[in-house]
Amino acid sequence: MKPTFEDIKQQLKAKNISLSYQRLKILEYLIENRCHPTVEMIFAGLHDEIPTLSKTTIYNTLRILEEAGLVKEITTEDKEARYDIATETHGHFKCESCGTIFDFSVDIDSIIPGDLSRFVIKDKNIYFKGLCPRCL
Amino acid sequence: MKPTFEDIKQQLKAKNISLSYQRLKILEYLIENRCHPTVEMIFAGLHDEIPTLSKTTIYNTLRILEEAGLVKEITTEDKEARYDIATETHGHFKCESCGTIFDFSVDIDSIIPGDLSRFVIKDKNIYFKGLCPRCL
DNA sequence: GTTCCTGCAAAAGCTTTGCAGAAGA
DNA sequence: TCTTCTGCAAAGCTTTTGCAGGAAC
Repeated sequence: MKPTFEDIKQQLKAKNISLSYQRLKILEYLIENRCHPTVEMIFAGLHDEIPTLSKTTIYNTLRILEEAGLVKEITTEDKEARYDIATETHGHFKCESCGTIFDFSVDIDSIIPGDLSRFVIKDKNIYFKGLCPRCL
Repeated sequence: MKPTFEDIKQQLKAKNISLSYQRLKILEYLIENRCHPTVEMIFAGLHDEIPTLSKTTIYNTLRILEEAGLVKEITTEDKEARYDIATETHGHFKCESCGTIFDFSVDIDSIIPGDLSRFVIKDKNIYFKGLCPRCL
């Protein structure tokens, strides 16, 4: 159920977020590069096509998209933020050797927290670490 | 099954990590303040007792303790690292309103990743966000 | 005496902010 | 015209590194 570019444009319009050239390109990059890119990667990846694009705009855009619920920041122990197009909740696995982040499916409802009955849960993150098959 | 100060001293000796005054105080702070403190909080908390303590030493000590497996860095979307005495795996819940991080128990083995059969999993993190009872 | 530890200062790296100019409605 | 968006430059924060002095064995 991966969202298409058109799906997302519709959602942005519905939320009254203007669809500037830069924003659309950043979204396009996120859709085509499902490797949980950093700001730096987005910047480098779009630099040939939009030489004037600034990191400030990338930060601004990612913040807006995150507030709109279209993009999610991945939580790892890295200090550099990584972003994901928001889809169904899935787990992330980071290989300690090569650094690649893999997605894995997980039945989120099978996780039964012991004592959060009086809490309102808005977001669930599953993050595993270890070694990937290639590095083994 | 919370480790005591003595437990940890034994483990450090076993791993040939020297028990300097600063390191022991940092450990003591972590044991007595199970609020997942930041480096800043440790620094402020120990400053009265050890006015000369530097953040460099705190960073060094936390790195050594983490490598020894005695301390774990919590993964949140914050850019500031938070630390925990390593115990059994448990989940962390951050309240979006007051910022407090709560522990919750979770049966880690009930989480069945879909397609990681060829991966070696070394560490599992569960991180929820939402609102705590007090802020509701 | 040799090794390891501490801590000041500086550097590095990611992110945010201020602001002026450009683009869009 | 008025609002919003972009992007350069500077600032802000956390973390790391270099290095000299000190402690421990």
